[in-house]
Amino acid sequence: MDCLLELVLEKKDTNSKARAGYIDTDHGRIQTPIFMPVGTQGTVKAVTQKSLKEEVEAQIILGNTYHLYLRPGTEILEKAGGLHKFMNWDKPILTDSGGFQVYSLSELRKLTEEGVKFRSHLDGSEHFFTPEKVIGIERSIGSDIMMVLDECTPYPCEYDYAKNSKDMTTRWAVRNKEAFENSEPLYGHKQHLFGIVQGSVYKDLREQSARELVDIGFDGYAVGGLAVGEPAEMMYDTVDFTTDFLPEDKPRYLMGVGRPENILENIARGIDMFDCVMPTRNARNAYLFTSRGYLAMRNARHKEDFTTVDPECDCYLCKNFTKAYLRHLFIANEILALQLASLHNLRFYLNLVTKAREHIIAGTFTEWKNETVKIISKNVNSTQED
RNA sequence: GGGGAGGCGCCAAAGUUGGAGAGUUGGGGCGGACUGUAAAUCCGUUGGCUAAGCCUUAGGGGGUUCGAUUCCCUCCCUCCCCA
Repeated sequence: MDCLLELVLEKKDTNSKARAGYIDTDHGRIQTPIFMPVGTQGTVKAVTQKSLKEEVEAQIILGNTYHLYLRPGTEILEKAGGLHKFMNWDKPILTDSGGFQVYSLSELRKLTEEGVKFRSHLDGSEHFFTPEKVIGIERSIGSDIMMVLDECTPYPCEYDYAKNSKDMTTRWAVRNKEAFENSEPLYGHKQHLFGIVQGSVYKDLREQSARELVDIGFDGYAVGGLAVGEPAEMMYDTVDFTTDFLPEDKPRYLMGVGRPENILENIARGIDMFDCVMPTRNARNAYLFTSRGYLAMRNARHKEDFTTVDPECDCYLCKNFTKAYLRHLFIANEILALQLASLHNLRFYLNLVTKAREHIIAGTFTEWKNETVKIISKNVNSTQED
């Protein structure tokens, strides 16, 4: 089995657990820590592939097994030659398994030991997902990094439920791994498989889960089931605790996180990879992240503000347009607003992790992180009033 | 010039056989939320005040009535048809 993926460590921070490194895939190198834009349905909403590559400088993006299976379906994906060719994206792709939909579509699914039965949110039709079936779909998609099928538990989550769920996720992980080893990539490039640590906010369950998954052996390890409503400190504690049980030479991926400050805090706790819908979804809802804090672009106070959104940002929006213009586009419900804002937020996230990486390598990470978190987590206006 | 229809909140409409009205629906405005995307979505708010209450308010003015947004008179305005 020639599928092992390694995280090559370049530098470890001395004051924190932050790491800088890289991961090589057949579609190119990923420098870590990294943020991965979410492209659920084979598109990062409102951003072209050209822009993702040349302006955001995304190194890897996400796709979603559940959504791509429903539409366009594996037959089309296979005829297209896989998702890379279908969407004309030649850099790495990671696919989530549908485990998040177990959480987010909880009213439309039924869980059993064998798998999860979904009623399609599109047409109500029934579909049964098992670890084996999900691996098959991810082969059809051709993602560079495939995620195992897991159960993302909600918060709060009773201990007994969390334990049973974690145990099932571990049993599913075994089946995922077997299905992975018993199948082959379809398009000539290597595919890798990540396990997902569960256990809600219970440390003993997180430890068990991590140890069990490491025993099974994966190309990388994700921390799942967080950022589902628990306090940020609880998320940080859980991550901090969990990463101690994960191998140093494998990538660590915190699923679904998060706000810019969440990302920096979790880099400090030993995470290498992040994804989140927040930069794109919030962009479409007129909420912009900047190096000085966040901005609600629909607010009337920007009506006559002819300054740039973020003077420290090098994106197309910030180099060419004013807050007043962007606000006008949002108020007028113009599509360009969504495009410019999405581009900006993604560029901000990529710039943020790039800076984090530079500071880790320079040995100045912790100080920079602490200062940056204070600034970027505030509303820009209240920052100015300070 | 003649005939007809109609004017309610910031806007556009609904409704009211005379009694629930600061009150319906949509839009707009203002504010908030969003974390492995059922999301260009969702939520709150949107007359005033000395604020568990009170006041003002249905084109303007007047009248009938215990009671009028509703009925009558008059003036103003908008739209449609005819000349």
